Amino acid sequence: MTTAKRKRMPRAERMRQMVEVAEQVFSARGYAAASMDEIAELVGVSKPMLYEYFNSKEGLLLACIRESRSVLREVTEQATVGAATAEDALRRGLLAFFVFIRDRREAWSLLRHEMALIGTPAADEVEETRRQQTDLIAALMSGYFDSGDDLRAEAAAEFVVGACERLAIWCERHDEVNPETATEYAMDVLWSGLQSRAR
Amino acid sequence: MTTAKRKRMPRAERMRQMVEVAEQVFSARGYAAASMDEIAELVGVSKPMLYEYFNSKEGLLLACIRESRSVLREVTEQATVGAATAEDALRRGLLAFFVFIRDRREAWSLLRHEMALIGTPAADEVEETRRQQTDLIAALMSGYFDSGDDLRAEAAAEFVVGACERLAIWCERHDEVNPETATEYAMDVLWSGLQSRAR
DNA sequence: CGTCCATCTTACTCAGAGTAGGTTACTAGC
DNA sequence: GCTAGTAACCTACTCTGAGTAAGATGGACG
Repeated sequence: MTTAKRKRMPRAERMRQMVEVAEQVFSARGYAAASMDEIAELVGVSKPMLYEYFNSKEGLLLACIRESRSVLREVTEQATVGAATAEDALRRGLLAFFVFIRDRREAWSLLRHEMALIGTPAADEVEETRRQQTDLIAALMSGYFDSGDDLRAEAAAEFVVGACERLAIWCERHDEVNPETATEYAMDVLWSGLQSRAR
Repeated sequence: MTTAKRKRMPRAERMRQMVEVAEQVFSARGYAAASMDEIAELVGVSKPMLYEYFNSKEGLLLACIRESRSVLREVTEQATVGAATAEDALRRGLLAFFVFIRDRREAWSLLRHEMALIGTPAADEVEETRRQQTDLIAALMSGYFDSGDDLRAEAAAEFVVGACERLAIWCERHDEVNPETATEYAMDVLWSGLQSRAR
Protein backbone atom coordinates (compact mmCIF):
# COMPACT_ATOMS: atom_id res chain seq x y z
CA MET A 1 0.00 0.00 0.00
CA THR A 2 3.02 2.27 0.32
CA THR A 3 3.20 4.54 -2.74
CA ALA A 4 1.29 2.63 -5.37
CA LYS A 5 2.48 3.43 -8.90
CA ARG A 6 6.23 3.29 -8.34
CA LYS A 7 7.79 0.36 -10.18
CA ARG A 8 11.39 -0.25 -9.11
CA MET A 9 11.98 -0.29 -5.41
CA PRO A 10 15.10 -0.81 -3.26
CA ARG A 11 15.61 -4.34 -2.05
CA ALA A 12 15.04 -3.73 1.66
CA GLU A 13 11.78 -1.90 1.15
CA ARG A 14 10.49 -4.49 -1.31
CA MET A 15 11.28 -7.24 1.16
CA ARG A 16 9.36 -5.54 3.90
CA GLN A 17 6.41 -5.14 1.56
CA MET A 18 6.57 -8.81 0.58
CA VAL A 19 6.62 -9.95 4.21
CA GLU A 20 3.69 -7.70 4.97
CA VAL A 21 1.60 -9.18 2.17
CA ALA A 22 2.74 -12.74 2.84
CA GLU A 23 1.77 -12.39 6.49
CA GLN A 24 -1.79 -11.63 5.47
CA VAL A 25 -2.06 -14.35 2.86
CA PHE A 26 -0.51 -17.04 5.05
CA SER A 27 -2.73 -16.24 7.98
CA ALA A 28 -5.85 -15.97 5.81
CA ARG A 29 -5.43 -19.10 3.72
CA GLY A 30 -3.08 -21.18 5.82
CA TYR A 31 0.46 -22.06 4.80
CA ALA A 32 -0.37 -25.00 2.56
CA ALA A 33 -3.23 -23.32 0.72
CA ALA A 34 -1.38 -20.05 0.15
CA SER A 35 0.23 -19.81 -3.26
CA MET A 36 3.38 -17.96 -4.17
CA ASP A 37 1.70 -16.78 -7.37
CA GLU A 38 -1.04 -15.08 -5.40
CA ILE A 39 1.40 -13.39 -3.05
CA ALA A 40 3.49 -12.20 -5.96
CA GLU A 41 0.46 -10.77 -7.70
CA LEU A 42 -0.73 -8.95 -4.58
CA VAL A 43 2.70 -7.46 -4.12
CA GLY A 44 2.56 -6.39 -7.76
CA VAL A 45 5.68 -8.21 -8.75
CA SER A 46 6.55 -11.45 -10.51
CA LYS A 47 7.16 -14.73 -8.71
CA PRO A 48 10.90 -15.05 -9.27
CA MET A 49 11.39 -11.91 -7.17
CA LEU A 50 10.03 -13.73 -4.14
CA TYR A 51 12.53 -16.51 -4.76
CA GLU A 52 15.31 -14.01 -5.35
CA TYR A 53 14.77 -12.58 -1.89
CA PHE A 54 13.54 -15.54 0.17
CA ASN A 55 14.75 -18.64 -1.71
CA SER A 56 11.65 -20.72 -1.03
CA LYS A 57 8.10 -20.68 0.25
CA GLU A 58 9.44 -21.94 3.53
CA GLY A 59 11.95 -19.10 3.60
CA LEU A 60 9.20 -16.57 3.15
CA LEU A 61 7.16 -18.08 5.96
CA LEU A 62 10.24 -18.11 8.15
CA ALA A 63 10.79 -14.40 7.52
CA CYS A 64 7.18 -13.72 8.51
CA ILE A 65 7.51 -15.79 11.64
CA ARG A 66 10.68 -14.01 12.67
CA GLU A 67 8.99 -10.67 12.17
CA SER A 68 5.95 -11.59 14.24
CA ARG A 69 7.99 -13.16 16.97
CA SER A 70 10.21 -10.15 17.32
CA VAL A 71 7.14 -7.97 17.77
CA LEU A 72 5.80 -10.36 20.38
CA ARG A 73 9.09 -10.36 22.20
CA GLU A 74 9.25 -6.58 22.12
CA VAL A 75 5.77 -6.28 23.59
CA THR A 76 6.17 -8.80 26.40
CA GLU A 77 9.61 -7.55 27.31
CA GLN A 78 8.39 -3.98 27.57
CA ALA A 79 5.49 -5.06 29.72
CA THR A 80 7.66 -6.51 32.45
CA VAL A 81 10.03 -3.62 32.99
CA GLY A 82 9.46 -1.96 36.32
CA ALA A 83 7.64 -4.87 37.89
CA ALA A 84 8.28 -4.93 41.60
CA THR A 85 7.68 -8.59 42.40
CA ALA A 86 7.93 -11.86 40.54
CA GLU A 87 4.17 -12.22 40.67
CA ASP A 88 3.69 -8.79 39.20
CA ALA A 89 6.21 -9.41 36.39
CA LEU A 90 4.56 -12.69 35.50
CA ARG A 91 1.11 -11.17 35.46
CA ARG A 92 2.16 -8.22 33.32
CA GLY A 93 3.94 -10.48 30.85
CA LEU A 94 0.95 -12.77 30.53
CA LEU A 95 -1.44 -9.89 30.05
CA ALA A 96 0.76 -8.40 27.33
CA PHE A 97 0.80 -11.77 25.62
CA PHE A 98 -2.95 -12.24 25.63
CA VAL A 99 -3.49 -8.68 24.46
CA PHE A 100 -1.11 -9.34 21.59
CA ILE A 101 -3.09 -12.43 20.67
CA ARG A 102 -6.28 -10.46 20.49
CA ASP A 103 -4.99 -7.37 18.71
CA ARG A 104 -2.61 -8.95 16.24
CA ARG A 105 -4.59 -11.86 14.89
CA GLU A 106 -2.57 -12.34 11.71
CA ALA A 107 0.74 -12.28 13.51
CA TRP A 108 -0.41 -14.81 16.05
CA SER A 109 -1.98 -17.01 13.41
CA LEU A 110 1.38 -17.04 11.71
CA LEU A 111 3.20 -18.16 14.82
CA ARG A 112 0.81 -21.08 15.07
CA HIS A 113 1.74 -22.08 11.53
CA GLU A 114 5.35 -22.66 12.30
CA MET A 115 4.56 -26.22 13.24
CA ALA A 116 3.84 -26.83 9.57
CA LEU A 117 7.56 -26.71 9.02
CA ILE A 118 8.32 -29.69 11.22
CA GLY A 119 10.31 -32.23 9.29
CA THR A 120 11.59 -29.68 6.79
CA PRO A 121 15.14 -28.32 6.62
CA ALA A 122 13.95 -25.16 8.34
CA ALA A 123 12.78 -27.03 11.42
CA ASP A 124 15.94 -26.35 13.38
CA GLU A 125 15.86 -22.69 12.70
CA VAL A 126 12.24 -22.55 13.73
CA GLU A 127 13.11 -24.08 17.07
CA GLU A 128 15.91 -21.56 17.41
CA THR A 129 13.52 -18.71 16.74
CA ARG A 130 11.06 -20.20 19.13
CA ARG A 131 13.61 -20.41 21.90
CA GLN A 132 13.66 -16.63 21.90
CA GLN A 133 10.46 -16.66 23.89
CA THR A 134 11.46 -19.30 26.38
CA ASP A 135 14.77 -17.55 26.92
CA LEU A 136 12.91 -14.42 27.85
CA ILE A 137 10.81 -16.28 30.39
CA ALA A 138 13.79 -18.13 31.74
CA ALA A 139 15.75 -14.91 32.16
CA LEU A 140 12.78 -13.29 33.82
CA MET A 141 12.37 -16.16 36.25
CA SER A 142 16.01 -16.43 37.11
CA GLY A 143 15.83 -12.79 38.16
CA TYR A 144 13.18 -13.57 40.71
CA PHE A 145 13.58 -17.19 41.66
CA ASP A 146 16.23 -19.31 43.26
CA SER A 147 17.05 -21.36 40.26
CA GLY A 148 18.68 -24.33 41.96
CA ASP A 149 19.44 -26.13 38.75
CA ASP A 150 19.33 -24.63 35.27
CA LEU A 151 17.68 -27.59 33.61
CA ARG A 152 14.71 -27.27 35.89
CA ALA A 153 14.40 -23.56 35.19
CA GLU A 154 14.58 -24.20 31.44
CA ALA A 155 11.90 -26.85 31.71
CA ALA A 156 9.69 -24.48 33.68
CA ALA A 157 10.07 -21.85 30.98
CA GLU A 158 9.10 -24.28 28.22
CA PHE A 159 6.20 -25.30 30.36
CA VAL A 160 4.92 -21.76 30.74
CA VAL A 161 5.26 -20.99 27.04
CA GLY A 162 3.48 -24.15 25.95
CA ALA A 163 0.70 -23.63 28.42
CA CYS A 164 0.08 -20.07 27.30
CA GLU A 165 0.13 -20.96 23.63
CA ARG A 166 -2.49 -23.60 24.11
CA LEU A 167 -4.59 -21.36 26.30
CA ALA A 168 -4.42 -18.69 23.60
CA ILE A 169 -5.71 -21.12 21.01
CA TRP A 170 -8.49 -22.04 23.38
CA CYS A 171 -9.35 -18.36 23.76
CA GLU A 172 -9.99 -18.11 20.03
CA ARG A 173 -12.95 -20.40 20.49
CA HIS A 174 -14.23 -18.39 23.46
CA ASP A 175 -14.94 -14.80 22.61
CA GLU A 176 -16.28 -14.16 26.08
CA VAL A 177 -12.80 -14.68 27.52
CA ASN A 178 -10.90 -11.39 27.38
CA PRO A 179 -7.16 -10.95 27.99
CA GLU A 180 -7.69 -10.07 31.64
CA THR A 181 -9.66 -13.23 32.31
CA ALA A 182 -7.18 -15.37 30.43
CA THR A 183 -4.38 -13.87 32.47
CA GLU A 184 -6.24 -14.64 35.64
CA TYR A 185 -6.80 -18.25 34.62
CA ALA A 186 -3.15 -18.62 33.76
CA MET A 187 -1.93 -17.01 36.96
CA ASP A 188 -4.27 -19.16 38.92
CA VAL A 189 -2.60 -22.37 37.86
CA LEU A 190 0.91 -21.05 37.37
CA TRP A 191 1.31 -19.09 40.51
CA SER A 192 -0.73 -20.90 43.10
CA GLY A 193 -0.58 -24.38 41.60
CA LEU A 194 -3.33 -26.95 41.47
CA GLN A 195 -2.65 -27.98 45.03
CA SER A 196 -4.44 -24.93 46.33
CA ARG A 197 -7.63 -26.11 44.70
CA ALA A 198 -7.63 -29.72 45.80
CA ARG A 199 -10.76 -30.79 47.58
CA MET B 1 4.07 -57.30 7.21
CA THR B 2 0.99 -59.41 7.85
CA THR B 3 1.10 -62.36 5.43
CA ALA B 4 3.23 -61.08 2.60
CA LYS B 5 2.26 -62.65 -0.73
CA ARG B 6 -1.51 -62.34 -0.52
CA LYS B 7 -2.81 -59.86 -3.05
CA ARG B 8 -6.44 -58.99 -2.39
CA MET B 9 -7.25 -58.04 1.15
CA PRO B 10 -10.50 -57.05 2.92
CA ARG B 11 -11.04 -53.34 3.20
CA ALA B 12 -10.64 -53.04 6.97
CA GLU B 13 -7.38 -54.91 7.04
CA ARG B 14 -5.96 -52.97 4.10
CA MET B 15 -6.89 -49.72 5.82
CA ARG B 16 -5.09 -50.70 8.97
CA GLN B 17 -2.04 -51.60 6.95
CA MET B 18 -2.14 -48.29 5.11
CA VAL B 19 -2.38 -46.33 8.33
CA GLU B 20 0.52 -48.30 9.76
CA VAL B 21 2.75 -47.52 6.79
CA ALA B 22 1.60 -43.90 6.54
CA GLU B 23 2.38 -43.37 10.20
CA GLN B 24 5.98 -44.33 9.58
CA VAL B 25 6.40 -42.31 6.41
CA PHE B 26 4.74 -39.19 7.82
CA SER B 27 6.83 -39.25 10.96
CA ALA B 28 10.04 -40.01 9.08
CA ARG B 29 9.71 -37.46 6.26
CA GLY B 30 7.28 -34.97 7.70
CA TYR B 31 3.81 -34.39 6.32
CA ALA B 32 4.74 -32.07 3.48
CA ALA B 33 7.69 -34.11 2.23
CA ALA B 34 5.85 -37.42 2.36
CA SER B 35 4.39 -38.47 -0.97
CA MET B 36 1.30 -40.52 -1.56
CA ASP B 37 3.11 -42.41 -4.30
CA GLU B 38 5.75 -43.57 -1.84
CA ILE B 39 3.21 -44.66 0.73
CA ALA B 40 1.25 -46.54 -1.91
CA GLU B 41 4.36 -48.31 -3.11
CA LEU B 42 5.39 -49.31 0.41
CA VAL B 43 1.95 -50.68 1.06
CA GLY B 44 2.27 -52.57 -2.21
CA VAL B 45 -0.81 -51.06 -3.76
CA SER B 46 -1.59 -48.33 -6.28
CA LYS B 47 -2.27 -44.74 -5.35
CA PRO B 48 -6.00 -44.61 -6.16
CA MET B 49 -6.57 -47.15 -3.40
CA LEU B 50 -5.36 -44.65 -0.83
CA TYR B 51 -7.83 -42.13 -2.20
CA GLU B 52 -10.58 -44.73 -2.32
CA TYR B 53 -10.20 -45.30 1.41
CA PHE B 54 -9.07 -41.92 2.76
CA ASN B 55 -10.19 -39.37 0.13
CA SER B 56 -7.12 -37.16 0.44
CA LYS B 57 -3.63 -36.88 1.86
CA GLU B 58 -5.11 -34.87 4.68
CA GLY B 59 -7.63 -37.62 5.31
CA LEU B 60 -4.87 -40.17 5.61
CA LEU B 61 -2.97 -38.02 8.07
CA LEU B 62 -6.14 -37.50 10.04
CA ALA B 63 -6.67 -41.24 10.29
CA CYS B 64 -3.11 -41.65 11.58
CA ILE B 65 -3.60 -38.88 14.11
CA ARG B 66 -6.83 -40.40 15.38
CA GLU B 67 -5.14 -43.75 15.77
CA SER B 68 -2.21 -42.35 17.72
CA ARG B 69 -4.37 -40.20 19.89
CA SER B 70 -6.61 -43.05 20.81
CA VAL B 71 -3.59 -45.04 21.93
CA LEU B 72 -2.38 -42.08 23.96
CA ARG B 73 -5.76 -41.67 25.56
CA GLU B 74 -5.94 -45.37 26.38
CA VAL B 75 -2.55 -45.28 28.06
CA THR B 76 -3.10 -42.17 30.15
CA GLU B 77 -6.58 -43.19 31.15
CA GLN B 78 -5.40 -46.59 32.33
CA ALA B 79 -2.61 -45.01 34.32
CA THR B 80 -4.92 -42.95 36.49
CA VAL B 81 -7.32 -45.66 37.57
CA GLY B 82 -6.96 -46.47 41.22
CA ALA B 83 -5.22 -43.27 42.17
CA ALA B 84 -6.06 -42.32 45.72
CA THR B 85 -5.48 -38.59 45.65
CA ALA B 86 -5.57 -35.84 43.05
CA GLU B 87 -1.85 -35.44 43.31
CA ASP B 88 -1.32 -39.12 42.71
CA ALA B 89 -3.65 -39.19 39.72
CA LEU B 90 -1.94 -36.22 38.16
CA ARG B 91 1.50 -37.67 38.67
CA ARG B 92 0.53 -41.04 37.23
CA GLY B 93 -1.08 -39.45 34.21
CA LEU B 94 1.94 -37.28 33.52
CA LEU B 95 4.32 -40.18 33.86
CA ALA B 96 2.27 -42.29 31.46
CA PHE B 97 2.33 -39.45 28.98
CA PHE B 98 6.08 -38.95 29.10
CA VAL B 99 6.67 -42.67 28.82
CA PHE B 100 4.43 -42.73 25.75
CA ILE B 101 6.49 -39.93 24.24
CA ARG B 102 9.67 -41.89 24.71
CA ASP B 103 8.45 -45.30 23.63
CA ARG B 104 6.21 -44.37 20.74
CA ARG B 105 8.30 -41.85 18.85
CA GLU B 106 6.45 -42.16 15.54
CA ALA B 107 3.05 -41.82 17.11
CA TRP B 108 4.09 -38.74 19.04
CA SER B 109 5.81 -37.23 16.04
CA LEU B 110 2.53 -37.62 14.19
CA LEU B 111 0.57 -35.80 16.85
CA ARG B 112 2.95 -32.91 16.54
CA HIS B 113 2.24 -32.77 12.82
CA GLU B 114 -1.41 -32.06 13.22
CA MET B 115 -0.71 -28.36 13.32
CA ALA B 116 0.24 -28.65 9.66
CA LEU B 117 -3.47 -28.90 8.97
CA ILE B 118 -4.32 -25.46 10.31
CA GLY B 119 -6.20 -23.49 7.75
CA THR B 120 -7.37 -26.58 5.91
CA PRO B 121 -10.91 -27.99 5.89
CA ALA B 122 -9.80 -30.63 8.39
CA ALA B 123 -8.75 -28.07 10.98
CA ASP B 124 -12.00 -28.26 12.88
CA GLU B 125 -11.93 -31.97 13.09
CA VAL B 126 -8.37 -31.86 14.32
CA GLU B 127 -9.39 -29.59 17.14
CA GLU B 128 -12.23 -31.94 17.91
CA THR B 129 -9.86 -34.87 18.07
CA ARG B 130 -7.50 -32.86 20.19
CA ARG B 131 -10.20 -32.00 22.67
CA GLN B 132 -10.28 -35.68 23.59
CA GLN B 133 -7.19 -35.16 25.67
CA THR B 134 -8.30 -32.00 27.39
CA ASP B 135 -11.65 -33.59 28.16
CA LEU B 136 -9.86 -36.39 29.90
CA ILE B 137 -7.88 -33.98 32.03
CA ALA B 138 -10.93 -31.88 32.74
CA ALA B 139 -12.92 -34.93 33.81
CA LEU B 140 -10.08 -36.08 35.96
CA MET B 141 -9.77 -32.73 37.65
CA SER B 142 -13.45 -32.28 38.22
CA GLY B 143 -13.33 -35.54 40.12
CA TYR B 144 -10.84 -34.17 42.56
CA PHE B 145 -11.28 -30.42 42.62
CA ASP B 146 -14.01 -28.02 43.55
CA SER B 147 -14.65 -26.73 40.09
CA GLY B 148 -16.36 -23.46 40.94
CA ASP B 149 -16.91 -22.47 37.32
CA ASP B 150 -16.62 -24.74 34.33
CA LEU B 151 -14.87 -22.26 32.10
CA ARG B 152 -12.03 -22.01 34.55
CA ALA B 153 -11.70 -25.77 34.75
CA GLU B 154 -11.66 -26.06 30.97
CA ALA B 155 -8.98 -23.40 30.75
CA ALA B 156 -6.90 -25.21 33.32
CA ALA B 157 -7.14 -28.42 31.32
CA GLU B 158 -6.01 -26.71 28.12
CA PHE B 159 -3.23 -25.19 30.10
CA VAL B 160 -1.99 -28.52 31.37
CA VAL B 161 -2.14 -30.17 27.95
CA GLY B 162 -0.28 -27.35 26.24
CA ALA B 163 2.36 -27.25 28.90
CA CYS B 164 3.00 -30.97 28.69
CA GLU B 165 3.16 -30.96 24.91
CA ARG B 166 5.77 -28.26 24.89
CA LEU B 167 7.72 -29.92 27.65
CA ALA B 168 7.69 -33.14 25.68
CA ILE B 169 9.13 -31.39 22.65
CA TRP B 170 11.78 -29.92 24.87
CA CYS B 171 12.60 -33.40 26.17
CA GLU B 172 13.44 -34.51 22.63
CA ARG B 173 16.38 -32.16 22.70
CA HIS B 174 17.47 -33.41 26.12
CA ASP B 175 18.22 -37.09 26.18
CA GLU B 176 19.36 -36.88 29.79
CA VAL B 177 15.82 -36.06 30.88
CA ASN B 178 13.91 -39.31 31.42
CA PRO B 179 10.15 -39.59 31.91
CA GLU B 180 10.50 -39.59 35.68
CA THR B 181 12.43 -36.34 35.70
CA ALA B 182 10.06 -34.73 33.22
CA THR B 183 7.15 -35.72 35.42
CA GLU B 184 8.84 -34.20 38.41
CA TYR B 185 9.48 -30.94 36.59
CA ALA B 186 5.87 -30.80 35.47
CA MET B 187 4.48 -31.64 38.89
CA ASP B 188 6.74 -29.05 40.42
CA VAL B 189 5.14 -26.20 38.51
CA LEU B 190 1.66 -27.62 38.17
CA TRP B 191 1.07 -28.78 41.67
CA SER B 192 3.00 -26.41 43.87
CA GLY B 193 2.94 -23.39 41.57
CA LEU B 194 5.71 -20.89 40.99
CA GLN B 195 4.86 -19.07 44.15
CA SER B 196 6.57 -21.70 46.22
CA ARG B 197 9.84 -20.94 44.51
CA ALA B 198 9.82 -17.14 44.75
CA ARG B 199 12.84 -15.65 46.40
C1' DC C 1 25.33 9.21 -23.39
C1' DG C 2 27.23 4.74 -22.76
C1' DT C 3 28.23 1.12 -19.19
C1' DC C 4 27.14 -1.45 -15.35
C1' DC C 5 24.32 -3.69 -12.08
C1' DA C 6 20.31 -4.31 -9.41
C1' DT C 7 15.56 -4.93 -10.25
C1' DC C 8 12.37 -7.23 -12.65
C1' DT C 9 9.96 -10.35 -16.43
C1' DT C 10 8.41 -14.06 -19.59
C1' DA C 11 8.13 -18.55 -20.27
C1' DC C 12 9.27 -22.50 -19.08
C1' DT C 13 10.22 -27.61 -16.08
C1' DC C 14 8.81 -30.89 -12.90
C1' DA C 15 6.99 -33.24 -8.86
C1' DG C 16 3.17 -34.74 -6.77
C1' DA C 17 -2.00 -34.48 -5.53
C1' DG C 18 -6.03 -36.16 -7.27
C1' DT C 19 -9.14 -38.78 -10.98
C1' DA C 20 -11.56 -41.29 -15.04
C1' DG C 21 -12.52 -45.47 -16.54
C1' DG C 22 -11.34 -50.11 -17.13
C1' DT C 23 -9.64 -54.90 -15.21
C1' DT C 24 -9.25 -58.95 -12.15
C1' DA C 25 -9.94 -61.97 -8.40
C1' DC C 26 -13.03 -63.68 -4.95
C1' DT C 27 -17.93 -65.31 -3.71
C1' DA C 28 -22.72 -66.51 -3.91
C1' DG C 29 -26.22 -68.86 -5.98
C1' DC C 30 -27.60 -72.18 -9.38
C1' DG D 1 -18.60 -76.63 -12.15
C1' DC D 2 -20.33 -72.22 -14.18
C1' DT D 3 -21.92 -67.78 -14.45
C1' DA D 4 -23.15 -63.15 -12.49
C1' DG D 5 -22.02 -59.61 -9.36
C1' DT D 6 -19.20 -56.89 -6.79
C1' DA D 7 -15.27 -55.40 -4.02
C1' DA D 8 -10.54 -54.77 -4.64
C1' DC D 9 -7.46 -53.12 -7.70
C1' DC D 10 -4.75 -50.95 -11.79
C1' DT D 11 -3.01 -47.97 -15.86
C1' DA D 12 -2.70 -43.78 -17.52
C1' DC D 13 -3.89 -39.78 -17.39
C1' DT D 14 -4.92 -34.08 -15.73
C1' DC D 15 -3.69 -29.98 -13.36
C1' DT D 16 -2.00 -27.07 -9.88
C1' DG D 17 1.68 -24.84 -7.91
C1' DA D 18 6.77 -24.75 -6.40
C1' DG D 19 10.88 -23.56 -8.32
C1' DT D 20 14.21 -21.88 -12.40
C1' DA D 21 16.79 -20.37 -16.80
C1' DA D 22 17.74 -16.75 -19.45
C1' DG D 23 17.07 -12.44 -20.74
C1' DA D 24 14.93 -7.37 -20.64
C1' DT D 25 14.86 -2.70 -18.46
C1' DG D 26 15.45 1.28 -15.69
C1' DG D 27 18.42 4.35 -13.50
C1' DA D 28 22.93 5.99 -11.29
C1' DC D 29 27.34 7.55 -12.16
C1' DG D 30 31.36 8.13 -14.77
